[in-house]
Amino acid sequence: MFPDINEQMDVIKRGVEEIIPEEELVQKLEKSRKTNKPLIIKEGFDPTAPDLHLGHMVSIRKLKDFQDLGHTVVFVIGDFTGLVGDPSGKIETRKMMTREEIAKNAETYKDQIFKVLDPVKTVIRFNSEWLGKLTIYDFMELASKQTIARMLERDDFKNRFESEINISILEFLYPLLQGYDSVALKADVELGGTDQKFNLLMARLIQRRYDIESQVIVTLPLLEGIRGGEKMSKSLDNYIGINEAPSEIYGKVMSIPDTLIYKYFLLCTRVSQKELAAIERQLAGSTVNPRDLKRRLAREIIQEYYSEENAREAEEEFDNIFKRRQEPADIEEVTLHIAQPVWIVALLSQTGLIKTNGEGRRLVRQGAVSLNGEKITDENTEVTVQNGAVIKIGKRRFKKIRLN
RNA sequence: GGAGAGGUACCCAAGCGGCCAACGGGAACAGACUGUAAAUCUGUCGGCGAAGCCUUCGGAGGUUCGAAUCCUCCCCUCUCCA
Repeated sequence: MFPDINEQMDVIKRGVEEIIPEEELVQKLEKSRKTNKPLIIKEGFDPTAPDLHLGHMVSIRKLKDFQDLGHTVVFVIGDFTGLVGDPSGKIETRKMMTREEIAKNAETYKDQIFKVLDPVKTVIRFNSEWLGKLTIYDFMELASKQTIARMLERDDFKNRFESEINISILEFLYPLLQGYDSVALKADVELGGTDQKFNLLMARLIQRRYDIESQVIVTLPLLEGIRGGEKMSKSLDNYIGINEAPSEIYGKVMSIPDTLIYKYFLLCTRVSQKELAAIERQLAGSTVNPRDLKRRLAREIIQEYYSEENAREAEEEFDNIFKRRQEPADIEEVTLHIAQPVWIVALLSQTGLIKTNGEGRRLVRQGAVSLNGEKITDENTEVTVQNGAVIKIGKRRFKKIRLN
């Protein structure tokens, strides 16, 4: 029923950071194979960020690996924590979410994760199911299972403590609650980013305190955002959302620094180990133009969430705009009613391409603006536009003007 | 409750009476170049049809010809003590 252990381990280990402890995972796999019972693979998500990006998908794709091996994937939506509201923001306390909001976010989650996971086989659970039932007494019992000293071992608590950023009591309790999720589900394996390592280990410990077989921790590398450096996140606006248009994904992938090419192949695509090795060689030996590897990377990633055809189209559009410097196929139109001739900066402002006139003047001065392919460099230019005129800022911001 | 250190633009961070629309770095945007929205270099980076003027340095008052800078009160964060 289940594949051979070594075979399973090969699949599982691809692209993971750590497996703690590895022998225990092997034992669990052996037991599962012998008894023909799937392992319970858990990962939890906050219901607060409904737009998933490639960074989230790294672990979701790993869940898929487990699923394909025949194990049971349990996707936990942390609606309980969402109801309470996470106070980790410095000044603004994140507002509490209503049940409706959470339910809505949960739906959008499903749409997105099912682009990767099998909707029939995936179990979705909300942690309010069990956390909501805990009494104060239960909760105190849970709290008694861990010490403050132990909590302060956690790196980011320690760092925040040292760099004088406050930590709320609630945040301290989070790992316990998360740990309780694993107790409730009797999870065999929990996945998460390396930043979750502490929480995952805490859960392992708490299971033991509740006399439940402890889970194995599988951590996955954090994916850097498209500028490199920091991890991909919505707040840094360096992410590639999986619901974004293929052409958008293509462009963003093409913009990642060369140094991230391998990592993106490893964590965001299905290319085989053999191919990965080849890619690594090519990058090291500079036998191949990194651009071409990125082109392939972009296509591979789009194929994960769309189709091969979409990938081809996106590539073509990209080539049109950047290699041949042509206009994209679909330019957003704006309908204006303006008195002609019109001051160029006012025109830009009308199209919504700029926020302030100062910005417009600057762009014109810098030679970034063109109307129907004709560059305008004098910020005081008055222009006459005809219906269907195309105004362009920089290389990639276009608007088509409809007069009325 | 007491004692200290802080709160500056999207983020980090200088400035501590006029030369401050505020050094520097990051991000962003643009230009050049190219191999792409990579890398590198250059420029811009509060608002105003641009002349000068207007609004900014946690909040509210005050001192002064003049305040991000000095004083008072308040709010918030951090550290140590009780």
